[in-house]
Amino acid sequence: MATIKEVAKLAGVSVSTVSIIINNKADERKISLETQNKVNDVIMKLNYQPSVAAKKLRSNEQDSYTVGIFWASDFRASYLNRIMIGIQDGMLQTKIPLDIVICPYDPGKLHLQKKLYNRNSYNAILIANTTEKDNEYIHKNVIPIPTVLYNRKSDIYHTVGIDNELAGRKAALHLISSGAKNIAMLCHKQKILGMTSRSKGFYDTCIENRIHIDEKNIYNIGATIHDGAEAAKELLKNKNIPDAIYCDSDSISQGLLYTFNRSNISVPDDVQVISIGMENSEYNKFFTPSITVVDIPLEKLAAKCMQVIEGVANHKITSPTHFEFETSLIQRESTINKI
Amino acid sequence: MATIKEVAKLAGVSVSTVSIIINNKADERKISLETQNKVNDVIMKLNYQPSVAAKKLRSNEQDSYTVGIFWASDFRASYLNRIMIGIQDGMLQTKIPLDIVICPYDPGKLHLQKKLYNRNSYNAILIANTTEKDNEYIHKNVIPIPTVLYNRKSDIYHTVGIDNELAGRKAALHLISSGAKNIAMLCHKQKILGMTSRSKGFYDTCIENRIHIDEKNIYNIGATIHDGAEAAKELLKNKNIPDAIYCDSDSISQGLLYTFNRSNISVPDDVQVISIGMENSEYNKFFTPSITVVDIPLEKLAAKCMQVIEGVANHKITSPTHFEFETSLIQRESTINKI
DNA sequence: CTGTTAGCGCCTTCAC
DNA sequence: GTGAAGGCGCTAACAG
Repeated sequence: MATIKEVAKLAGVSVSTVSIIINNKADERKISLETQNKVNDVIMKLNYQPSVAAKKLRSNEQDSYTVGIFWASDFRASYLNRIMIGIQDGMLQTKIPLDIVICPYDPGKLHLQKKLYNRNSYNAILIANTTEKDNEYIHKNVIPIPTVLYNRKSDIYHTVGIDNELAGRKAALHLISSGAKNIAMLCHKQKILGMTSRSKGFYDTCIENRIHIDEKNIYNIGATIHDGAEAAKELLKNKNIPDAIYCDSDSISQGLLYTFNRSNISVPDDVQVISIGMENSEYNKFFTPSITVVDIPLEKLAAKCMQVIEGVANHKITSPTHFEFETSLIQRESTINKI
Repeated sequence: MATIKEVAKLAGVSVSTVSIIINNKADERKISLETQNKVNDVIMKLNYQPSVAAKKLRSNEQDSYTVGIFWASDFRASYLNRIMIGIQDGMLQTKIPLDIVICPYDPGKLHLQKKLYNRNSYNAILIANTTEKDNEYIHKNVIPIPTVLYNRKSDIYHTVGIDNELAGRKAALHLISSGAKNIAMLCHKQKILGMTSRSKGFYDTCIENRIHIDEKNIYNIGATIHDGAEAAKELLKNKNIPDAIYCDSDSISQGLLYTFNRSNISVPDDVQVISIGMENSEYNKFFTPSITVVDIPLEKLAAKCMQVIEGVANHKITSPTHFEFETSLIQRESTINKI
């Protein structure tokens, strides 16, 4: 990237003249039009961009605390609202001025993000939605900047999350108490850490309660609404309608209902549906029928992440801290309350 | 904010010693434990934070182009996914390394964002979802950094948007062609520029086609699902069920359907429902019934914004440019196709 | 009208 | 083991 010096040299003027022109003070400082044009031409030619870093340094403005948010750029993007809302809440409670830099990354390819390892870019880092592979990588190659992991376990980084396995358990217990015997699971085919723990919790709880889940009743599918709708068609085609279905994420359950609603399958009378609630719970509440979920308080998690980051900034938090939030079962129309 | 110099002074050592310790090279450089502790104590006490700007400047790493995204932090947060997805697409096509800094602001209070006017923070700015007041402000007080407005009109800034009035017109024409005579409008009570243009387009088109919309059939409400559901209750209570309803945003229509579904009002047989589609269109598609929308291609808009910003960065775009995308009517179950 | 210079905070090299 | 000095890109004060 060209610097102001190079521009000055090529234009045959001094750096200060260039600086004046760049900052629209040419008229004020009565720089001749000729000089202005000359300089502007060189700026174009060299594709000069002022360095924000240098400007910041030069200005005496308080340096803000810069937080990089590494967020997996696949389907889970739809959770970004809830996360951002939480981050914002967290920010408001913070006295330090924060710059939030969004860094999308391909799931499974976190290792390509070099800025995690160079100390020049961020004061602190928040990483969301790592895959197993990503998680392994950052534990082998330790990030030298204070880092908070979102809904993951770690010995070396701060973490903020929920008890994923327990969330799965809660879903299972609800279905079992409402009389389900023949249960299917719609899980995500990608190995996302939180999700596999939840499925495990669900599965184990069923087994413990002598509800057998046949392997052919465990579907590994994508996580969009569309995938959910297609999965339902598959179920219908196989004439294999269980009496209850667990969905690893709410988009799946929403798609499921779409297909069921149009195939005269009645929920919850023919099939009960329960889901993990990641989306804004409003959607699940206003669906027809409304969907029973184990709700994950994403906003609270995100807000807590920001608080942890603030604690780190203040040097109030030094060694890795771990917060776990409670999930809550919200019973709605898609399951039967037998109690 | 304390600097490395102050730390050094208070600890009674030189700046380089402090620098070494900060960067975890104390062992390598054999700094005595005593000195380390002394320095670390001072760091704690002063709450020292290294300046990212200074680090960036010192490192020879390429300075990235910093874009500030000013995004209104109210309900429209839920569009952030779609926008971010578009931004990401736009970024991928860009060769310049981009830092995307998220700057939430309170709608109507854009003037509090001082960083818009200090040239030290961003190379370019994207502003989304201004209110009328915000828009006035930034046109009276011109931002001295290349700025793109999202879905707004301007003579002095770049803009990327849709023809909002035409979008409203399209919705009206569809309802009229499907035989609607008695139409209600559910509009947003806040004066959001894009929304009022759309409502105007809708209203004018109805009038032109001799469909009178009574004032009492125009509801100004909030824009959440919940607000939509409540509005529907209001309609029912007033025994004033029109034969078609226009919703200014899709959350409203989703809430509407929730209430109708539970009150034995059949859509589209009793009432047709059409909406402007801002949310991920998946939701509208998978609702019961699925919702007819005039779809706004948010992702495309956002991607184009990033392209404009790139053009500005390259000096390929100099004077204000304006892009307008087409909206498209997507007919679904909530309206009747009479053609 | 334009050029010279000092210094923002930090890190690296070199010297002691 | 530690300190002094230079320079990253930029702007403002001052000098001509």
